[in-house]
Amino acid sequence: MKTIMSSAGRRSTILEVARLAGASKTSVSRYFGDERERLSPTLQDRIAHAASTLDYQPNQMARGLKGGRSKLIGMLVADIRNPFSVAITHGVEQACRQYGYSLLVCNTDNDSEQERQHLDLLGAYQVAGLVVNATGSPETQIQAFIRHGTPVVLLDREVSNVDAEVVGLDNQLAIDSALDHLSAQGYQAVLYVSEAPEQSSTRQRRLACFNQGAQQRALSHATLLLTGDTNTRQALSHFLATHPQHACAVLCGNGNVTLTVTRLFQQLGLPLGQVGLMGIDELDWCDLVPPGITTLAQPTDAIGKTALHCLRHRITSQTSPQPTTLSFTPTLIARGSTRR
Amino acid sequence: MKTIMSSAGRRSTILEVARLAGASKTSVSRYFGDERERLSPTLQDRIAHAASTLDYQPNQMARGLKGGRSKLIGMLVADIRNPFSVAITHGVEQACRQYGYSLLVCNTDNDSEQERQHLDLLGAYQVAGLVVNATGSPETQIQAFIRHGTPVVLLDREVSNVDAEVVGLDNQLAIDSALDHLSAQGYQAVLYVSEAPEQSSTRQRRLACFNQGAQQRALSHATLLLTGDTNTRQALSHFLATHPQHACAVLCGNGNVTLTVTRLFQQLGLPLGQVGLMGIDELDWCDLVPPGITTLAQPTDAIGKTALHCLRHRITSQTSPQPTTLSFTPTLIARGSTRR
DNA sequence: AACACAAATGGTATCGTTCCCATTAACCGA
DNA sequence: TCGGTTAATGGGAACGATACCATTTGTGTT
Repeated sequence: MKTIMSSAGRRSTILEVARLAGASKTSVSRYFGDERERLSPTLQDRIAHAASTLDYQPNQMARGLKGGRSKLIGMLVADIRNPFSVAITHGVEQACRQYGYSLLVCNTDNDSEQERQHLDLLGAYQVAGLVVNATGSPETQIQAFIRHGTPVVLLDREVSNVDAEVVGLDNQLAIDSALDHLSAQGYQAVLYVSEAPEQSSTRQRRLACFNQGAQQRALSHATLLLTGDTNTRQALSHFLATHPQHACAVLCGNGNVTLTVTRLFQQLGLPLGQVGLMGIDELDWCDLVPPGITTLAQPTDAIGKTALHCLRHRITSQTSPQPTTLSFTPTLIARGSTRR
Repeated sequence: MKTIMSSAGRRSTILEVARLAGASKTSVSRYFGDERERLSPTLQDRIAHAASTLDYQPNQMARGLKGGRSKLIGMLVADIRNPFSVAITHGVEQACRQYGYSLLVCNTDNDSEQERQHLDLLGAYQVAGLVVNATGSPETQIQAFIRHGTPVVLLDREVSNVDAEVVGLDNQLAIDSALDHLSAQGYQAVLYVSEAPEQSSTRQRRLACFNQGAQQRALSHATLLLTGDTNTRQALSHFLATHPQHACAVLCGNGNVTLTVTRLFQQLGLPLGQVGLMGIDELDWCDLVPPGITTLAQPTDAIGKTALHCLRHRITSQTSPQPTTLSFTPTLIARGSTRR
């Protein structure tokens, strides 16, 4: 039996295909690269046939090594368990497949040390591009990528001193819409609840916009940071107690906050609607908690896809970033929690 | 024409480090491989110093090419937007980092064609191992991996004719616990709602166990498949109508189903608890919908980590799979939705 | 003193591609 | 008829690392 028992399982190489097709490696390489048209129809057929009998597939490692770039896109996610991040990741992933890239997903769990390590690794894999939802301020590492010619796109959060597009929500608009909605519904005192803003430019921005916007609208307002040790429940009660004459509402800075605050409302027995509740980020269950929680939905899929299209454009055109901010418009989903 | 800014970022190579350290590539390679102890302390220092000044990091592509295996783990996920999958992915990812692997996440969106494509690609990346939460029955492709010597672990769903460990919930136990709980709470008629079982061994198993278990316990029972076209609402009403003399409950086969059914309960104005509701998979919001939805929580993190430990063991020890099924025990979280 | 053997280090082929540079054949206008 | 171009193909040197097989030096044994 002279047959090359491939059952033992080495993957077949370009050379084997070439031999079987009676062609040279170069031609086979051309066939699988994007230069098929340079080959005569006859040769194309022979190669196609040989490749399929051998079940050949180009070795991406070799390609990556030779070309200096892989067909991998690295993605850094601050918190993969956040439904918002997941939705975006889904968009990015879809777009990747469309372009023939694969996604190396790195979750940092909001830990800058993990972020550092992951960035190192991504470098070692010669990723073609990087989508970063930053946790800390990995400035220098990201700059290294850019210097190295690897395009970077920032997701949701910007990183200081990094020259890259930022794709995300229009935070100013979001906060404005929220406040407009709340005051239109007759709420006069608003508490903004956010997670720790140090790590995230978006959180800072929203906080700032809130303070400014609330003031402009002459709303009584305050902010509350969700940290481990503060007694959040007490802080919430206190806010409500100190604004007895007003209709009060709570605005949540993201989905996690909405979850926490909703729990708090239930613990305190606060009647949703009478005390207003509104959140940024739409969640599966917002229509399930009676009378429904009003949210501002982000177009997550669009954000993810745009991030990748943007990256892809930079990869192919080799242009340097127009340090633009691509801002998306949130959609107001009004429900009972802001109906008095 | 300007000279190319050499600072504009070529990554430094092992050779450059070797030169700077006054050593040979081999020694540097040893240093970064796992043979540091074979080098004299002096040399180690010189290399460490040179490497850090040059900001050197071994090129994973080259490593992968030379060694025939990368430090990548491929993960196939049927539905990345399912919180259950995300939780497991998180576990897998953590374990990966612990072992120095990176995770190539491929979402198939429950589409076998995408699954096929992704598997092809993963092969091309010479992944060191594969974690598969299958969508269809990619038997042949997975067998190819195994033949190539790439260890595979199946997550949650088994694939026929594939010789690999299956890590997931003990479905028999889960269904039994659920039924025990429901009957202990006094429900006498149970409707089991599931998504289409064709694609998923788990769904089939749970369905079968349900039918058997309900019969053993002498419960009135029926099953309902969630497909696009059936009128689910009507089917649910019908079940309730045909069991007027009994206390009825609905058991949901997974998190998605729980979401759908909960919506249905609200649309129909069914009082949770009076009509029982229980779901497999714990979700963020189950305690938020009053009076709380009873669930069976899966130990997602443990499942993910175990899957990877298992894989890792197979990678390092080169042993063939003990076709075991590693089954985890669900935790009952009793809430108001099963209290009459 | 001679030899064996281990420890420390280096040289070089190799992994599977791509890409630059031949080479050949066919064709075309003057 | 002949340079000159173009189309179709092939040969071989990289890419950056690893691993086998030297080579050198130091140490212990007889």
